[in-house]
Amino acid sequence: MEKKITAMKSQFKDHRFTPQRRLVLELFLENREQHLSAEELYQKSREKGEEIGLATIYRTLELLEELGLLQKMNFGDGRSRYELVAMDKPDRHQHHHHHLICLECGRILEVEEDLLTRLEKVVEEKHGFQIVNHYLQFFGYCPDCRDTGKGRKKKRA
Amino acid sequence: MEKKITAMKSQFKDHRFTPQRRLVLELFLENREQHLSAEELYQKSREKGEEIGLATIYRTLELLEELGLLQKMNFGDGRSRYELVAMDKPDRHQHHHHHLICLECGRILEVEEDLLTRLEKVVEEKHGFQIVNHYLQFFGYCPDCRDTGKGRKKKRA
DNA sequence: TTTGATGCAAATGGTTTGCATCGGG
DNA sequence: CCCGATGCAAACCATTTGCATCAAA
Repeated sequence: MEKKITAMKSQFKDHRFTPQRRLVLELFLENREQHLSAEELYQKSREKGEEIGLATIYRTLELLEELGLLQKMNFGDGRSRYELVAMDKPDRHQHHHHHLICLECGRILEVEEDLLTRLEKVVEEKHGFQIVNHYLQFFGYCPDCRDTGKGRKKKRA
Repeated sequence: MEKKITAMKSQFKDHRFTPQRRLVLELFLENREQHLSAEELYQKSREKGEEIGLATIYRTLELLEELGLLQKMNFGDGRSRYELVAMDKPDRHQHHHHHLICLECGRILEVEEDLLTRLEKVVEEKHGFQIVNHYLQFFGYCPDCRDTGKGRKKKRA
């Protein structure tokens, strides 16, 4: 992990690499699979016994997104969530992974497929729109829920 | 328009078809191309000289979404926006149209392409996830902006 | 007439900001 | 040392909610 932190630190250019900013990065590295919200980062940091103010977390998230280290997401639960932008996978475009959002249990799965490059090409040619990034969510029922209580309102973990 | 209103009214089942609810529907029909927010609906209604409270607008939007007449969207500008779900185009799945969001001028264009059915199939087979709907946004530069001030911060109309 | 719908104002909750203080480079 | 970063509390702002009143069916 230390290695990744160092790699990310190098992105900081003229911004200071403070313990708080480092802490936020660590939390993301330790919770790769999750999509953390500001509040959750705040909780997790105090669980770790670390000091950081909520306002600082918000400011840090904004910065990290600006630096391209984080991507902001919205899953419709009233708060912004973030995830680490994969720095590994050198070449491969990094914006290509999508979310499967279960309407029953609220779980969020990830897909790596990328049949979207083709669609992007069509859109670029047909509409003259230069695509920089995309954001794709699928709503439906995950393997665990598709058989049981199909339908009904979600619970939102 | 009267015809469409009537068609929509029939969706109301045991919910009352009040003048306020009718008003909101009218506003959407009169602004097909836009993605209206609660506040914008409020503005437009007073411009029309109609009476409706903001709280009522929020409650109406919630209901209309529940009835499947509206779809809630999030374009990252801090407020929810809605658009009419196409009731025409009988058969054709209705969730298949996507947004091109210009990072320069904030304009939102729509695409009708639907090469996503194929991707959906892959996802369903590979992940056992039953897809009900999807939501796709492309970020980039629209024809007007792609040549001029490429890059820089957005202005958000 | 009945019960759901409305409107107002107050409450909520995520996010932002002003400002004095702190500390990374 | 200096200026950007932090923390706290207050401010913001979209959305929600309690409650008395109103009106659609």
